[in-house]
Amino acid sequence: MSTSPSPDTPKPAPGSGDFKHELFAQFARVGKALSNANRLELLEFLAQGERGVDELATVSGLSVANTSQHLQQLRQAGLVLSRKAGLKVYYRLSGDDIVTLLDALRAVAERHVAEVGRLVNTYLTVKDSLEPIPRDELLERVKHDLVTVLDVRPPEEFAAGHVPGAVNVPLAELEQHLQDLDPRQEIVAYCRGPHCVLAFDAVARLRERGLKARRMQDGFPEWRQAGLPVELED
Amino acid sequence: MSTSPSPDTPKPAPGSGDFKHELFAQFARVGKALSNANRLELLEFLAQGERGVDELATVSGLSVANTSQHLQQLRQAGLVLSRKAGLKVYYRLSGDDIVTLLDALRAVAERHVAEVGRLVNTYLTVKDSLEPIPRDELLERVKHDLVTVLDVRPPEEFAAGHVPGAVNVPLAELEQHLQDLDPRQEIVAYCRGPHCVLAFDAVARLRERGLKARRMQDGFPEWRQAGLPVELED
DNA sequence: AAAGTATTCAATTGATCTATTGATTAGAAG
DNA sequence: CTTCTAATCAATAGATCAATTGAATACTTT
Repeated sequence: MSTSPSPDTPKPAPGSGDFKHELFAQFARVGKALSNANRLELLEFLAQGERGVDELATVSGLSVANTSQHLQQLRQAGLVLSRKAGLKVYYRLSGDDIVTLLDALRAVAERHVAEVGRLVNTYLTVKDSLEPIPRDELLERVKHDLVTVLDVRPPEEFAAGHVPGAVNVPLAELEQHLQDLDPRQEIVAYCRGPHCVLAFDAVARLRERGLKARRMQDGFPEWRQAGLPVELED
Repeated sequence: MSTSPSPDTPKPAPGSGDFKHELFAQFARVGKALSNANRLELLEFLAQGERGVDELATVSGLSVANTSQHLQQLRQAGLVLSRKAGLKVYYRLSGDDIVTLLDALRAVAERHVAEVGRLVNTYLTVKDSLEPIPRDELLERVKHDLVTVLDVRPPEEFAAGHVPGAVNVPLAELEQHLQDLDPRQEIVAYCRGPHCVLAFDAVARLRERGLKARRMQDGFPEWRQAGLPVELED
C-alpha cells in the first residue's frame, strides 16, 4: 500500500479502482487456498467425499492441528464446508465447481510446467501405452465384459462408491490376487484422481508381470462428476 | 519437513509418497501464481492480448520493477510467455487453458465467497435486470439489428478486435455520445471480462438516463475464446 | 462427576512473499 | 561514443505464512 499509512484503513474512496482491486483480492483469496501443496492434497482427498479431520491428517501425513488449520483456511476461502456430528467434524467440498477448478489447475500445470511431465515420466519408467483409457470407452467395454476393472483404493473408499463391476484390490494385496486375473483380458486400474499414484503403481506392477494393464482417465471423483453410473458396496 | 534435517536434501527416497508430494508441489506453484490480487489483475489484462511491461505497469498501478517481477513469477509458473522486440518485452498468456482456469477461479469465488457477491451488489446499487445477456443471444440479436452493442474499452483494445457491429465508446466519452443512441433500442455494453468495471459503470449511467442497458455475459476475451466472430478495426 | 477423545485455539519460530529502492543490462537514437 | 529508454536484477524491510507445541473446548462414555 503506497498511499495509506495506516494498515487498517480499508478503502477510503469507493471509486471503481478500489472496487476492482477489492474484487481481485477476493479472487486471490481462493488462489491462496490453492497455493500450498498440502492443501491441494487435502482437496484431492475431499474430492472423494466427506472426511473427518483425523482421517485427513493420517492420509496426508500432517499433524492434526496443522490439518485443522489448513482446513479452516480452505473453509474461509469457501472451498470446503464442515459438519459436526458428535465428536467428529466432517469436511467436504462446497460444490462441484471446486472439482472443475482443480481440474483446470491440473490441466494448466500439466501443459505448462515442464517439471510435471518430467516427474510423471520418471516415475513411470515406461512411457508407451500409458495413455489412460477414456471414461466413456471404459464404460462401453465394461458393458460387454471386455475388461477387468481394478479399484486400488482402500476398502472404505471403495464401499462409498465405485465404477460398476470394479473389483477392489488395495495395492498391498495386489500380489495375492494376481492369479485371479485373466491374463488375456485387459486390466484397467483407477484410484482417486489423475495423479493418484496407486493406479500408476498398480499398472506398473501388472505390466511387470506381463499383463495388459492401463490406467483409467482421471479417477473416481471425475467419474462420478461426469454423471456416469456408480455402484455401492459389491 | 519433519524427517530431513538438511534443507537442501531434495528427496532421498524415490518412493511414491515423495513423488506425490512433489507433484502437488508443482500444482501449488501454479496456485501460488494465482494467490496475489495484482497478478490476477495482470492476467486479466493479458487475457486481452499481448502487452508490454510498461503498459501493464501503468494499467495496474504498480511500479515497473514490481510489475516485471510479478510477470516473471507468472512465467515461471508457466502461465505467460514473453517475447522481446527491440527494447520492449511483450507478455502474453501461454494458452487458452489459462483463460479456462481464470474463469473457474472466478466462478468458485462468485459462488462461494460471500464477499464477492456483496461487493458486486454494493457497487451496482440496483440489482434487478442486471443479468448479463448470454453471448449466443447477443450474436443472434446483432444479426437482426435489434441491439446497439457498446464496447467501452480504450480504442487500442477495440482496434485489436471486438464484437461485430460494436461501437467503441470509451467510458469518458459516454456522455457525449448519449444523443447518438436510439432510446428505443436496447444497449448492450461489454469490456474486458466478467468483472471489468467499465461495463458495469456504463450500464449504470445509461440506466440513470432512462435507457435500456445491460451488460454482455463475461467480456471480450471470453467471446473470442468461445469461437464467436471477431471484427478488426471499424 | 470424571476420564477420554476429536478438534480447535493461541503463541512461537523460521521461512517465504511483497514492494521499494537503486544499480545494471540491452538495445535505440542522436 | 554518448545518451536515453525499457526492462531486469539485487538487496532490503515489513508483512504474511507454515508447522510445532501445549493448552482449551466440546462432546461422549463410564
